[in-house]
Amino acid sequence: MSASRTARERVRAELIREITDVARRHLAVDGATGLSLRAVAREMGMVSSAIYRYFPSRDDLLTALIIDGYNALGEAVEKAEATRARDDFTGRWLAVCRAIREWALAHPHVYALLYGSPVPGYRAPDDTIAPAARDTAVFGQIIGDAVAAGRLNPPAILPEPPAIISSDADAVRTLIPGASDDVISRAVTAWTGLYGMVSFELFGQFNNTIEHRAEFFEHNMTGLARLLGLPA
Amino acid sequence: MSASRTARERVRAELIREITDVARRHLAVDGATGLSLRAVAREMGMVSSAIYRYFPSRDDLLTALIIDGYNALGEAVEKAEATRARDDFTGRWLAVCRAIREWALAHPHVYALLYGSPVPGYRAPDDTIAPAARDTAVFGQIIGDAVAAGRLNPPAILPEPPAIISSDADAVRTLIPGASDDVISRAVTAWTGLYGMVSFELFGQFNNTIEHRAEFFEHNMTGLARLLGLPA
DNA sequence: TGCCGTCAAGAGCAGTGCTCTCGAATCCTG
DNA sequence: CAGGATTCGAGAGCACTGCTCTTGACGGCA
Repeated sequence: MSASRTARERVRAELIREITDVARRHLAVDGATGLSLRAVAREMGMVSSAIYRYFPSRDDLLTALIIDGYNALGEAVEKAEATRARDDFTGRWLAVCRAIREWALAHPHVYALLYGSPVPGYRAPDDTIAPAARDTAVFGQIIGDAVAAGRLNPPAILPEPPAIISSDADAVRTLIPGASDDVISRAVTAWTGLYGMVSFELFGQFNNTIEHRAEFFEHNMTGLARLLGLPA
Repeated sequence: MSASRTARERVRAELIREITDVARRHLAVDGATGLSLRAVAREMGMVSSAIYRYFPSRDDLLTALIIDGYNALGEAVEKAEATRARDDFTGRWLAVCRAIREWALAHPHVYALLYGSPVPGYRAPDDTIAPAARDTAVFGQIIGDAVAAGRLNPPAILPEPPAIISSDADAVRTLIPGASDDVISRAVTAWTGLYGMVSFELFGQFNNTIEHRAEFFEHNMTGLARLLGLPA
């Protein structure tokens, strides 16, 4: 019953795909606020009202693009990470970092949609949760593997995390099995530091100050790896 | 010649102030994309075209709000930092961190305007550069003071920064006199980590995972202080 | 063949940023 | 103090937006 779909259903699926394709191109050029249903319809030779047969509102189209974006980023991260030897934990971490930064630089408007200011009035539906966690899952896997292999040795320069965060740490621990609260806390530091640096670069906070962004990023991420306790 | 301003000039300045006040309230409620010149004019009992006598475009009004926002954040940071003893470098750093986080939580839409996705098509004019650096200046002062006092002892867990970043480090060094490239690099890590964490919390990346945000933040910032080499 | 659901098209509503024109109010100068 | 220049608010209008509703045609199914 999936191969013998009616012609109408097939053309409908095809149109939905084409609309998101056109919308993605518009998003890449004009950004989220410049994404117009009417412009998309115009480019497709449709009348604007026809779009609403496929996406009930502009927000639904945005949601589709957000899910696509998370999946594209997640896939880029997974692919980059897969090229490294399983026991090269630091290499896997750096591959993830570079993949995220490079994907963000290549798709700035989509990145802004995922990690920038939330669109006012827009409430991300639950469909976005799973795709949004793909990159984090890869990261958690790396740290978890390093813990399991006994290769994670965080330098003893930090105070113990307070007990109150242990319930949150439990939530994160589903991604990083076997990690102590201290390791979880460092992982959050590294993860927010990674995205903090990418966002600063992309959103213009480094303008007129830091020009060798790739080198700064590389060194910064290496430092976070050390703080995490990944092998040098 | 500034006291004896003509009546027209005074009412003009007053109107500009009132427009930005109303706009700030609208921004706080509806966010940047929901900020409408017509709505502001309506609330003020003006006709929409009259607004254009005072702000040539919507972007110019946004610029005014951005400058105000940077100044408000900078002032909050300066005040919080000033309450700490000059030789309590870690306390000063933590005061800055808390001030930024609390201000961001209190003014989420303004924070999004300053540190979130740039508004597409909007190019920040040079007027914003100086106010944007107020918080960074406070941070640089703290680190610079600690260096001068010989109280900055970064733990030797990081590799040396590559020579290529030294020109960028020079630019940052104007804010942190006497700091080595290594210290500069750690300062960038701490600064991006701070804003990365605030943005993650504010933009929803911690949803469904980390609930004790204040405690996580506190511990995280303490950790960054240690990485920087601030005294325990 | 006839029916029903799906579809594109068009008109229309309320809202937006922005421009232009037109009198009126205000300021500056002779 | 009078007149010309400048500035101002008001209104109409343009091109655009998201979204709704109705209408008529087309396709799939019994």
